[in-house]
Amino acid sequence: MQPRRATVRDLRRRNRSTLLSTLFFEGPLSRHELGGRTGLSAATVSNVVGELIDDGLVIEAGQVESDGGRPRVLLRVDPTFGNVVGIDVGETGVTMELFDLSMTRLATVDHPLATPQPDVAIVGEIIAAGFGTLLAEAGVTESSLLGVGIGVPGTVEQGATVRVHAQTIGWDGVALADLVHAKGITAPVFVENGAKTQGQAEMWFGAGRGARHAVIALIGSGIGATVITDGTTYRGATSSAGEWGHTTLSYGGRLCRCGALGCLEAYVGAEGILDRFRKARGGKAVPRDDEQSQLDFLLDAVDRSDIAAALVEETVGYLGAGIANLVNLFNPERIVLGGWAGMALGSRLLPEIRTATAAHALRHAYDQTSIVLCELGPDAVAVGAATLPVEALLSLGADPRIRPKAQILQVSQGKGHG
Amino acid sequence: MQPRRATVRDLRRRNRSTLLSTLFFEGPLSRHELGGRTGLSAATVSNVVGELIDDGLVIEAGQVESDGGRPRVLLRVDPTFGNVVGIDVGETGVTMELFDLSMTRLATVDHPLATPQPDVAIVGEIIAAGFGTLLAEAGVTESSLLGVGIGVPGTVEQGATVRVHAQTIGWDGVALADLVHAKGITAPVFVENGAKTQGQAEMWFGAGRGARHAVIALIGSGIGATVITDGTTYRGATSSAGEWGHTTLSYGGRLCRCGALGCLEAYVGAEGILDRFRKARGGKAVPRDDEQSQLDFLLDAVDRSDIAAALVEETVGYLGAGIANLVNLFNPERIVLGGWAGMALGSRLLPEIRTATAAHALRHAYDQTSIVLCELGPDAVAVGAATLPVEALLSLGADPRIRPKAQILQVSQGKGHG
DNA sequence: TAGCCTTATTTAAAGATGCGAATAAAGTCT
DNA sequence: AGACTTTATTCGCATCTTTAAATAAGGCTA
Repeated sequence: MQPRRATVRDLRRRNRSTLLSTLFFEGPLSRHELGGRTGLSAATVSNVVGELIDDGLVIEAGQVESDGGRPRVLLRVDPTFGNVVGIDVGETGVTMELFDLSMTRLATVDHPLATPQPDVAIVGEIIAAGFGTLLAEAGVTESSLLGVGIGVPGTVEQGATVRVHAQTIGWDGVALADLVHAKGITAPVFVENGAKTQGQAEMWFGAGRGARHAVIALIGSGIGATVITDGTTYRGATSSAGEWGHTTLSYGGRLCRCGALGCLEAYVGAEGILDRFRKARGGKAVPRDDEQSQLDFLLDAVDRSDIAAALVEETVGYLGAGIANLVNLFNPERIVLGGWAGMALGSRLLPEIRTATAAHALRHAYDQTSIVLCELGPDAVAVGAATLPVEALLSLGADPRIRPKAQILQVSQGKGHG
Repeated sequence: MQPRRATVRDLRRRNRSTLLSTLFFEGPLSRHELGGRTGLSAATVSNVVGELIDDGLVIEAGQVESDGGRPRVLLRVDPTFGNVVGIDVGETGVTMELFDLSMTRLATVDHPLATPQPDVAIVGEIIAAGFGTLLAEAGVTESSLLGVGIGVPGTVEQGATVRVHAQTIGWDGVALADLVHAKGITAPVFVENGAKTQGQAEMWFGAGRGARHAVIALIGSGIGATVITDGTTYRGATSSAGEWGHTTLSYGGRLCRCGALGCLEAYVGAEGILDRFRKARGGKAVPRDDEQSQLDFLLDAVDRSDIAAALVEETVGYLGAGIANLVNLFNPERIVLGGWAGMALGSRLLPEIRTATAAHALRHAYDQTSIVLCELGPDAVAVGAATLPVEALLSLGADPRIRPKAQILQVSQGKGHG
């Protein structure tokens, strides 16, 4: 049980965090503007910012020309204060990216995976080797690393030791963070579900910006979702919340790969769509090699094939109902449609998807929700992962005395957090 | 945009709130124990408690015998500090209850509604008259009222003026709080969806106690749900979250009264169950007069009628899938089954419901969730409503300088809140 | 029953923090 | 150059929690 009391030090920590976060997301800003946005007095802003500058977190960044008064000095988070690494452990490969504190990408390493179910040890090796390449490529030292975030294709059990359960790649209870530490990486490691890191990327830098209540719906071969409540990722009791794909949409319907019947994923996941398309074609295989091209083929065929048109229409109906469920349950102000299949569907059929959603959602909630396309694409998993250590830094106000070891810390993105 | 800064005054307010809440939920406690539970130093506890006593919120309540030291003085919230009223505006009648600050019921007034769609003005009259009766019966003055909570059968739009949208009783955009104020009630009025107030009652005093992540599933003629995330009721962007009943469970299925097809409510709401039963009986009406007796008839008939048995089994299946959706999306630690129909089903079929849920939920999330029966019953709507002003009081630490006017304030029930 | 021991609570002093007012700084304008 | 304007910093103050020391209030022992 964490302490519920608050001391004067907590005050300062919180205000530090508020100022630093504001600068990070809305900077560069002058001290004056900072005061206006946060509600802090000029005196305190000056005082705290001075501390942040002394700690090397913030630097002055030019002036704004004045029209008859002392010019404002702009402040920004110092990008060179430290670096973060984001890792996307996917089903087909491992992508590692290194960013500075302004989230500018400094280096990238890509390592395809041969086997569909790679041994954990192998992934560990790949990651360890990747670090060397990344650091060399970017020309920075390991000691500059503020933290490492890893997105994995499965649920992450937060606890004393963080464990990964990822059916698709055959991991069950893997302590990935410990493994990485064992490879000699001393920076704090954060592990999180890939859909959630991608969702967070969309919230920080994409179509989710500014929303306090949102759902990022990710449709690829399978289906995932990130639920943002009050500015922070909702994780539930054991961080496996948001399993939208395995929500029953058609009771007693198609068999899903999770073993249940009638899951949304079985209808709207790319695999499910293509399987249904195949059946509709009388069992004839869909042209093209990979799922992505096959889905494009289907969508292109709508104009000339009744079968394709009917199938796509049906798919949009299912998707609309699935989205409507999110609207009814979460009452978000925004729904962001992402994932490669989601982008393919959404870029051509967004109006139809909206209509289908409206048909299944309660009027009041639907009217409050805007349904938009994502802005970042599937390779945002790594950026989103890199976001995790930054989030921890911001939420602690980068207190130099505290080394973030805990997995999950919360910082809300903008607008006052209780 | 609320301020994100914090001052020393906020500190005190928060610690006051922490101590008062702890005392409310876990009292009576000694100053010493309070220190232990909250993490506050003995000095601060003493100091703040002194203030609370001066303000009349807390009283000393006997001693605990010692075994060789100064005995501990027990402290508790003073039940006579003030009273709260909870009102259940239902489809069939208005129930009003008056409680003291220890939530002991002091008086009750019941007023059945003749018309199914009562005019707002009439309900206003009923409520105004009820206040008089309530106060007289309990022998307290109006000035002792700390606040009034009202649970209504519809969604509540929180905003500058709070508006009620309740299809079932034909209300659209009713400013109920203003109406009550116009009747001369000066105490703060809180309006909230009845399912949410009932859920809150269950969290404070029933089967939800101690859970930080829970869903209270309410099955009556229709279906509602209260979602508790991190100790507080989840409301979403415009407080219409938790519309579980109108979640699509069987795509393209039965027509629901909301106009959509295949809603959970159309299958598992009592009306839906009985309608399906009627159809299964070849259109023959179900014996008994009211829904409640008819549902009992159905459940009793399971042993002797294959039709009834099949129908109930099917219903349990649908319900399980519906609950599984909650498990997958919210990953709660507990699901509380309530509502009169939910109690009827749950008290006889809980194991079957659990099995059906397991068949549709992801293993990991299901294993973390316990599914239990509610403890309070449908008449908890009024208690839950009365809980709203108390919640506001606790969350503000009952700062004597602040009169709670705002509708919604948050206090988490136990265990440290961020 | 007086004195000692133990535990609970209160008091005193110290260290932190944010705020408002006053002051300094850095320009523009005339 | 001097007046004026806007931004940033400094200073004294009120508030707050904490630690340490003092006090209160019993039981226990001889």
